[in-house]
Amino acid sequence: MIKTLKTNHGTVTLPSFFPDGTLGVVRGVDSIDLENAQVEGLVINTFHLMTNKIDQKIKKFKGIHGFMNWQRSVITDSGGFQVMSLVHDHPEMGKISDQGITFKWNGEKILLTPEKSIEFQLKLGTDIAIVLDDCVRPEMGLEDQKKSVERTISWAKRSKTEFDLLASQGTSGKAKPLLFSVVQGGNNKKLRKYCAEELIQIGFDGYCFGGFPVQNGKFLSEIVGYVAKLLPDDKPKYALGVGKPENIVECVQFGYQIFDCVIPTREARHQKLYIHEGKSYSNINIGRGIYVQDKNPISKNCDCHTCKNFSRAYLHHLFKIKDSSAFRLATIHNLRFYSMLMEALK
RNA sequence: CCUGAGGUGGCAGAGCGGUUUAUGCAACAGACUGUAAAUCUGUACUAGGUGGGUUCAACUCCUACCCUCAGGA
Repeated sequence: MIKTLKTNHGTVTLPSFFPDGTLGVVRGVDSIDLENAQVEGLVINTFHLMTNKIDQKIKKFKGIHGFMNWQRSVITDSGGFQVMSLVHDHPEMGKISDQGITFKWNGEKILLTPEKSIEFQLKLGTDIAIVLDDCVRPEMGLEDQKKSVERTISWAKRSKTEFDLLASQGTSGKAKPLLFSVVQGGNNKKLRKYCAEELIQIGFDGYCFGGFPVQNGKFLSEIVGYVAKLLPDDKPKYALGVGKPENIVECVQFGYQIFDCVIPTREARHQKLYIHEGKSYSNINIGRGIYVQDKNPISKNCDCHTCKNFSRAYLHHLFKIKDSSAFRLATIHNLRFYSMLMEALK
């Protein structure tokens, strides 16, 4: 099992949690805040940045790193998740064909193909690119799962071809980024196995558990653990979209080493803050009335900027008056909670 | 003092002569898993300026008074 991952922007010690900075920012915090919270890397999103024409905006910078002033690792997600969250869940918002995906977005039509996704990710100067996949929910039927797997494999092949072509061409001496592919197949072990084998056959620098790891509010331990066993131990294993702290602990035992999830950041904005308690953890809703006069920090066991400097009462107040600093301070704390969690798991 | 408008729950603000009657904010609680999320979902509280009248029934109609706002003197 590998312990570190070298990217064009440093070495990541595994396992590691990368928060989602979908639009080129982790909402509410800046790159310095992230460094201070001991965040090792970020996940940003091809689909969202494409719709924002970020390639135009970063022309005078050295890729997204220079633009964000973020010198640690960046994973670019392919837009595969939006296939599910926008198109599968809302058919009026787009169409999927073997060629690619057509999104309807703010009156504009956006065509995303595996090739375009790769090209865009390389333009951003990513450290880890991810192939476009046909992401579906685990509750979808067998036929849909089969189709998703076939498309995912075929798109992975096309992505790899495009990647080899472009990454060897114009990178001017810079080392190639890494390319990860995504295992689909829903809750079906046969499909997962088939998908994994085909992807390994093509050959990638890392492999991801894809799809939605939760069904009916329950984390899909069984299938997530199963997929980990299918993947080669000499390559990083990435559990996309995982997860709650206990899910991550479980997945590290399965052998996954990279994680990303909106939970720590979104929940921070929604006032839910995590607290380490020995080997376990708890959380509080800082918006609750009981914190109005609570002089304690969020967590006595936390060394983050927020806990070192501010009380629960003050953070409660900032949320009540809807000041954006509430988001920042809460997000900093939850991200530090996650980075401390990962430190304990390394 | 005159004229006009109006007085509705902690606040803002609708409708209606009659079984649960808004709605929003605030309050209280919960959800969130490759971010269409500063989002979403619950819960509670429950009102009709005051007196009198009409009516089987009034927050709703009539009347007097009180108060507020705008314009005028």
